[in-house]
Amino acid sequence: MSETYRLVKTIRLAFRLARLRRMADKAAPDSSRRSERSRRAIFDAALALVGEVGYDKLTIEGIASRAGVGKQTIYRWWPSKAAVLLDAFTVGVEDYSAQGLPDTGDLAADLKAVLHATVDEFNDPAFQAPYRALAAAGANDEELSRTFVARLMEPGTRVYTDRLRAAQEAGEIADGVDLRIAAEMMLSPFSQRWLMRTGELTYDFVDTLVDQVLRGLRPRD
Amino acid sequence: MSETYRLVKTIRLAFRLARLRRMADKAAPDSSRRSERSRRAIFDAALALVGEVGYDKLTIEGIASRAGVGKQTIYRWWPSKAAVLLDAFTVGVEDYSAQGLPDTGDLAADLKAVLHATVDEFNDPAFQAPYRALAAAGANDEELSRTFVARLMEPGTRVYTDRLRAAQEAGEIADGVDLRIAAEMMLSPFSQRWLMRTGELTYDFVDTLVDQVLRGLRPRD
DNA sequence: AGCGAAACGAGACGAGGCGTCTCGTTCGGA
DNA sequence: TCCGAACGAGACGCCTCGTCTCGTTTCGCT
Repeated sequence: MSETYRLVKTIRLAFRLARLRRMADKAAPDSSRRSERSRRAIFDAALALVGEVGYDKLTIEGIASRAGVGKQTIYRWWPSKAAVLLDAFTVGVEDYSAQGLPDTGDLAADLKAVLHATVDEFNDPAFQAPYRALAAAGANDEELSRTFVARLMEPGTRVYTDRLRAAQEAGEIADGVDLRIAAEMMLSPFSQRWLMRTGELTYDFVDTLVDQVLRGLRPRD
Repeated sequence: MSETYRLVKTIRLAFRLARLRRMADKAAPDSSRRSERSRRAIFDAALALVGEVGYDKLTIEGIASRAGVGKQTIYRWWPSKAAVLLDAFTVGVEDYSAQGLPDTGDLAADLKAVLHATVDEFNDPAFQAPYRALAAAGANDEELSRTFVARLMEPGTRVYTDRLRAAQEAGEIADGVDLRIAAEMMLSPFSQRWLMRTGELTYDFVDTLVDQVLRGLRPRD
């Protein structure tokens, strides 16, 4: 019995060492040989499943089997289900922030127009499940949240600060206003309401919000 | 074999029915016989463990063993680890929102004073882990988030709207301003920065935020 | 004070997902 | 053309889940 125990212990140790060695090698699979077909199938499966069963019951096994893919293919390329979902979601959104906000010269109207579209987007069930899941996972996982913010939220905020800067240069916004904070005054109440369900996301809400924020930004005469 | 299978199936069915019946009965354990000692031990264990291992690795088994309590005692009274944590956390915070915001007549100073204290609180590691965990769990669990918001966030927001209303009645804030949205303009950028780690929580930040929000609320001459 | 029922601590149990490890098979780059 | 790496499939041991079953303790009622 003691003999067996020692053997088991030795084997375990060997495994642990092998694992450390592998982490040092950093695996490094050859991405030029990667199957694009599997990659897409995994994204589709992940997005579909998170909508159907929710994030907590989303499993790597489930994604693999739905995608018709071996589990190892997922483990080879992603460290966690959150990472899979982040990539899957990013693919579907990546071209979004390319063009920036419209600039018709009417700041309030431009902001309202874009935020109306965003209201619709955030009220779309297909969009909600993965985005909520990622935001939640990010709250507990600092590493993930850094990527999440850098890849999805930061670009979104930037188009607003850019538009506000244009308005400031046109004299519609007072000098000395902190544009980053101004953007947060508009966007954070929006995200907060949605994420924590503290209120409805309606056109009326964003209209009042935009007006009330801009009221404080205009130059005093 | 077919015989055995049928037997197993019958047993399973019986279990399922029993479960449904129990759910219909809604369990309804007798709360007058509940052990206060176990309840406190579970709260202490849950808060300690979530700080040590994080929410994802927090397990009911872990809480039970740390608290010196049977697993069933937890499952009897709470539906999930999130619910345990919510109760545990609420006990530690419940007297907080009783007294309302100070009213020295200087609105900006009052708001900054309270928000400085809140900055310190949200930068405290002992506070972070359970609060983050609950916010994240709430994002995916609508039922939980309703309780979370009603029990912790809504009372917190209300003290701000109350103080703003007093200021409005004193003529420091223009009529027609939506005070709920005004409060969100101050609080949401704060929570958002903290939860999603989109920025630092500093005294400077909240000072600028308060000034920039109040700037828009004052009556026009 | 004594009884009975219900909650309790402890832990066994089957289910199912984890992450790792084979297998052959397929497919892309030299 | 051929070598090797990535692939689909799935077996494996491990772990935690939520339920169920023991005796034991504790509380409310009589």
